[in-house]
Amino acid sequence: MAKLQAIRGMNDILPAQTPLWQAVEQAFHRVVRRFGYQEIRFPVLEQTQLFKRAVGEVTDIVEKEMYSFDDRNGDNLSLRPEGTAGCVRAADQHGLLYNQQQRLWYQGPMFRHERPQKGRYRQFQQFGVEAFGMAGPDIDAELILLSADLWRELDIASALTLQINNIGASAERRAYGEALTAYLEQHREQLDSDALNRLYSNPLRILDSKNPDMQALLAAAPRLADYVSAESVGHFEALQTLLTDGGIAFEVNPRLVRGLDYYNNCVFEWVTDSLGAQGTVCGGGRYDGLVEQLGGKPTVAAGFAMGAERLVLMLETLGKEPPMPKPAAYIVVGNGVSREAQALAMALRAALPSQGILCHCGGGKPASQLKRAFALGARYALVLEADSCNAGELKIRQLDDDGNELRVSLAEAPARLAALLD
RNA sequence: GUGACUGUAGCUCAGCUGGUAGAGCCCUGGACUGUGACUCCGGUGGUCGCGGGUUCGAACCCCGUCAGUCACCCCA
Repeated sequence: MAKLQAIRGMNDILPAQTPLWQAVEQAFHRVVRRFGYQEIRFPVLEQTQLFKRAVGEVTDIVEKEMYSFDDRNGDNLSLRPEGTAGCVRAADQHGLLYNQQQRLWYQGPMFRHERPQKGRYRQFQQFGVEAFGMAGPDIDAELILLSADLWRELDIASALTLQINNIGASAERRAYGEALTAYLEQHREQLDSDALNRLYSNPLRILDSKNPDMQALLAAAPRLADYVSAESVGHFEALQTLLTDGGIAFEVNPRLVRGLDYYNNCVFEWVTDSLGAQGTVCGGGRYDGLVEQLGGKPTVAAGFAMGAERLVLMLETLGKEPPMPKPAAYIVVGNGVSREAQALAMALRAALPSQGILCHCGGGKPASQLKRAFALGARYALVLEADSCNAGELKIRQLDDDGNELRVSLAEAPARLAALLD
């Protein structure tokens, strides 16, 4: 029988890596707490219709990347490909949105059936932040400042740059899309196959093509900025002022078009060149029409999501991994004293509840147990052997090259170890 | 979905134009020792991703398939 293995693009995170993941998660938790955001949790599985309506019927995500299936009732369900849709559905369903302001965050796995590559996986972890009921540019700025705060916490701020763009209201974008289509139709023979595919369905996405020929063609194309309303421009300019006041460097990238349909007005991405082809670590923007589009009362909103794998990769390539946690003590258990050893371990854990206390289980001579204690990086070995145990004593050995050790009574071992660990 | 490269012990890799596999690390037994690490001696561990084909003979050549990596596409 063939060996069982993980689904393609779905990765196991092994003990050697979990401390790094925990560091990223904890940093994120500190930052959202600092900004007063509340956690929301919602299912990984939703009606397929939710994502179709939120993300957009003609986006790559719903056209070819969703894990969809019929359940036993015949309902078509999908694993969530992103978080915003589910967040909006949950918040609206429970009445959190109407005439209210909400600052929410979430984290969890998302699923997209794409070909895996560096920084892109079929199951991936996202941190997301969504803010509802705030129309002004100050909430947009707050979201960006929040993300910048996380880069500071992770010490990766210097490796990231902020790009922003104003993509206007949806009506404006539609008008611009028609103008762009009209322009490109005149140069139809020069379009590559991707551009042809999107010419009518989603012409804006041709803008961020990596094909130099397309970019050359687009140089003379109509510009989105010319189709955006004065109100939208004013919002965008106010945001730039707020960012400058907040000490956030940014560049306006007129080709920045997000892949999900629900965005409008200002959008942003944090990008890096230290991750290969997957340069976007965090992306978001306003989505003022989405709540209504999903059946709620009109509610303005903005948010962003970031890819945890990409943050972890960045920390690795930039050498920012946290040190592996080390146990405080390893109890070396001599022959015939395993009951006493377990009792000692319990006493130590009660006295030092925040320390890691390992007790050797199973056979093995003391020498190889000590070897294991060193290998785990324990600070002290507590050696409990039959003869000393009968005398009510054990040895505490410091696990460094000096190898200092002292004999202490079983009763006072917790206090002595506590003093040593100070 | 497309392309390129890769797939030999738990890990990192050798294996010359095809003659049925090796090293280091890890693990483990012993010697030495400050009950670990260092040094020395020994040991466990592989139907060479899988399935076909060519051949007297395939880890090596051919086809297929699966998986990995990177890139395109797209996105976090």
